[in-house]
Amino acid sequence: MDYRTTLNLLQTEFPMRANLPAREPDFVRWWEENDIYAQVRQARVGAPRWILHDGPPYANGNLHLGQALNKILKDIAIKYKTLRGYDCPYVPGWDTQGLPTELAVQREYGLNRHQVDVLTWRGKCRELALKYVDLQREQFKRLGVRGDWEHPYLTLSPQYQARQVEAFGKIAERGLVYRALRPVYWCYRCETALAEDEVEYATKSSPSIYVAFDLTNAHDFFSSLPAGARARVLIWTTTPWTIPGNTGITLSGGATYVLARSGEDYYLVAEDLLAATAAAAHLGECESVERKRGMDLVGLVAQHPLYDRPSPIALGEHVVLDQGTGAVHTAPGHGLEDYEVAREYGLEIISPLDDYGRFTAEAGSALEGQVCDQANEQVLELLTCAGALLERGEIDHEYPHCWRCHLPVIYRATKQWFMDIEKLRTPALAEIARADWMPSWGEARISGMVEARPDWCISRQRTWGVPIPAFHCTACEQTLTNETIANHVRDLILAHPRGADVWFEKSAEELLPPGTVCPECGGSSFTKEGDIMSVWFDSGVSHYAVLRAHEELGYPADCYLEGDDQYQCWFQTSLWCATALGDPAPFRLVVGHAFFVDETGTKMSKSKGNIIAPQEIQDKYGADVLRLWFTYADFRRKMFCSEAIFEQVADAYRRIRNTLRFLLTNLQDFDPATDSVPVEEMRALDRWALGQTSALVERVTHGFDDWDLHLFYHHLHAFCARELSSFYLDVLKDTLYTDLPDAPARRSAQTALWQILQRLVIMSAPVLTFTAEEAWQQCRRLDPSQPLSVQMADWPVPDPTVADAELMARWDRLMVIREQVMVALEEAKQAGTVKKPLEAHVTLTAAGADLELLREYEAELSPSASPSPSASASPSPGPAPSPSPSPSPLPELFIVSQVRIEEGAGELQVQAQAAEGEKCARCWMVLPEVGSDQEYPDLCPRCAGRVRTLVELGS
RNA sequence: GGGCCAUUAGCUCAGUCGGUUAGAGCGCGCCCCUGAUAAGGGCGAGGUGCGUGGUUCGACUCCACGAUGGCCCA
Repeated sequence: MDYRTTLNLLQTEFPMRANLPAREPDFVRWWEENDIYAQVRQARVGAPRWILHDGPPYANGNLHLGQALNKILKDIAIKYKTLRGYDCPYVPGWDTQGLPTELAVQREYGLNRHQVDVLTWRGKCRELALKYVDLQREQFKRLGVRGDWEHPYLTLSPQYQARQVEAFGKIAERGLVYRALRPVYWCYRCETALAEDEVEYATKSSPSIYVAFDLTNAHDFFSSLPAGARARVLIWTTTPWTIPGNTGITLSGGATYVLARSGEDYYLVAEDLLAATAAAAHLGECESVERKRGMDLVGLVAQHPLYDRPSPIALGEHVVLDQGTGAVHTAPGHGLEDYEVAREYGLEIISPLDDYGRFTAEAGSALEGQVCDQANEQVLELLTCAGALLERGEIDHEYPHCWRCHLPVIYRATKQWFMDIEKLRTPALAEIARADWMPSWGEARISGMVEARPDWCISRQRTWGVPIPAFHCTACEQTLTNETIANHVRDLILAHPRGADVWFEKSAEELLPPGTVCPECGGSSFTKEGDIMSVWFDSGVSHYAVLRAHEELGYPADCYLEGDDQYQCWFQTSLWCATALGDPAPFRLVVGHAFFVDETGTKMSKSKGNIIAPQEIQDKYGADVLRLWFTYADFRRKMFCSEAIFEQVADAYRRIRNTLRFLLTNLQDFDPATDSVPVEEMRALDRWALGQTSALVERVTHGFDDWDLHLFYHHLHAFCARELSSFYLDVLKDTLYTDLPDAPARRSAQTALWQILQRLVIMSAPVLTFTAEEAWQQCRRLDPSQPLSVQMADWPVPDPTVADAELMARWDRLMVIREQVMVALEEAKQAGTVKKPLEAHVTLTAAGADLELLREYEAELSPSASPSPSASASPSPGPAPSPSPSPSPLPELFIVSQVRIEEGAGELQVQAQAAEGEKCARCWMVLPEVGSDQEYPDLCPRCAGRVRTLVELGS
């Protein structure tokens, strides 16, 4: 007889093979059709809110891995908080304006912005940005990210732009923006100023030149200088083209300088650098004739070698004596430190370059029209003619490059708009101290940056962006901007279907409040400002344009979560804008995550060709595996990427999935409402399992609370592999398969399995968002009273009462004994005395506490030992069902056929040998009693009894 | 060059307050099972705790210097 039909071998619709790439889109659709975002919100009405404010990714191309990580971490946090009972509105956003879009329009549409009118250009930019918003929105949804995707915030929307202009007006009204001539990073190819965070450093080869400037009043400072002798100060620079902008020479006040004779001439250089300079500039034998400290040389004046103008000596903190001559060429229009020195010493600030980097007439007819850094040769020629060039070589050094076109940038003095950081620094630092930072060193990081940050250049010479709402009086050139003007422009933007386009459509008169006159000269004729705001200002006011503007959100946000490059960018710009508006910090907690590196530990970049697209992983393994990978490592440290790691994560996924599948399978004939067993009636084994689950809940909860997301993976996976698969579920198989369906032991086990399953599924939902939903829908078939989606469930709470500490401690020892039994079984297997553990007989020789523990456990009344209620309640008049002893608890625990306990002395001894008796055809245990039942001679008594009962029930 | 951070098994991580023989899962090797089966189980081998000094009765843990790597800045 085939006894398989008498076993509880169940099946589930939860497949072993996930086939995630193909099936995940069905869940995306299902969530959308059921508007799960809204339903989840509805389920949390009235609950405390937890708001994560989305830092807007730039809508420019397919999602890359970093953006996927960022959004998924946010999704995990939001889903976790929701399950914990918070109401978490999530409004995703996009950064849609600025140079990258303009460059993309140029590239993708083959358009040149100078060949079309500004409104056409802006229209193309809008079109392209919206295209990428749609693309990325679909990609985020595909990754399982939940949010209000139908109502995202876009920086190009009239509502956003209006709030941004309003914010600018408030900040201007508070006197915190100013317009000034200042050197800024300038990319003449992109024709725009660049912010500090828009330049990247790369190695560049530059000329290395030594130039002599004749001193005009050296005799007043150096008594040793013979009358009539020529004295010169020697400078070193790597940018010859900035020589035309030279208006001074800076020394270190504390350093010692020497006047050194070389042939007939005398050279002024730092004493410590004399030898190196003499060698580099071919001065030959040098003799130091007089020493002076830098601070005693103020008043000394040099003569510009190319122009008839002075170049006075100044002092600066930035002068260091590690290279060069100790005398620093100072071109205030071409360097920030030079600019600071110029302001202090009243040096002239000139910048003889136009927007395209070409020398203007101010640089002289020999250079006019030439592109600055391509004119180095001409400058060197001029210097040679003037007898001022002592040496020219080459040097490789780190030099700033444009983040967009990756070519070297220049410093150029232009009229720019700045936020006055100096006035905001102290309050900003106070806000940083008030906020929480994760990891905690983020606070020190951003504080250091904020302390050192110069005034923030917020203007850009472009058109795809929000205009700076300012006007210039045509009569007296006075610049006019204030809250009233900004609010008037704001209203016009809000009233226009394409928002800020109105600025470019209308004249200054139409844009200004009627009757505006110049407060300086009373004039009434104005031109409008031509600059737009930096994209960093766009996103920097998102808390004002979004958090404060959406009723369902609020200020400040509970959490900002971005890549740790944002300590320098969005975290800071958001803080500056808030502080400038007089607001507290827009965040209570700031979380920073690291970036990806390849298997060798070097960062991913397009140029290295080691980029992995999130779509690749999603299409090969599924979004859930991608999401699981993001919790595989600690996101606060660099995250390694390699095929081997993906395989490992995919393996881990399968283990978790199969564990869920086993639980679901063995619950198919379980109705939680009617079959559940109260905890106090459950078997110790099952209570132990629930105790372990409770500990897991506690660990995973702590992990999420402390942002140790990787602990989710490690704890969950270890629990599935160790506590469940290799022990609990394995031990349970005999009961689950061979007991009568509603035997108390089996129902006790199923009660535990049901509770474990639910807890695992809910705890997996933030990360394994698709798989948890799939499993949840299976759970709902067993218990239809459950919420529609796992996302509406409640996070489990640890329940230590299911298993007291004493029980757990006894089990700890039992597990150690079990390990010893396994070793003995392995040895017997190797020795050939036992083929497989289930056919073994184990003898334990124990003493003291162990003996007591084993006997106590052995004596525990196993519910299987008593006839099942249905069996005993069976009215069948025939022979009473024979008692069906379960395997006593110890064989069950060790998964062997027979166990004998003997009293001994000393350490526990374990022996394994082949069990005597025949193998039961149904439960596969080897027992001497097999054959004793006349009706079923190939079964053990307990199986015979069960089969008899089943036959009676079936008839 | 400066700031912040990291470094524990092939991989990813644990390790309380400084205290026995440094743990887990995966992977790997050998074996078992075929009633979780494109599954499941057992055993085993893997560590100079980045290096060098120092503090201490005692250091993976604290300190200093250095190496390597990451982010940011110059």
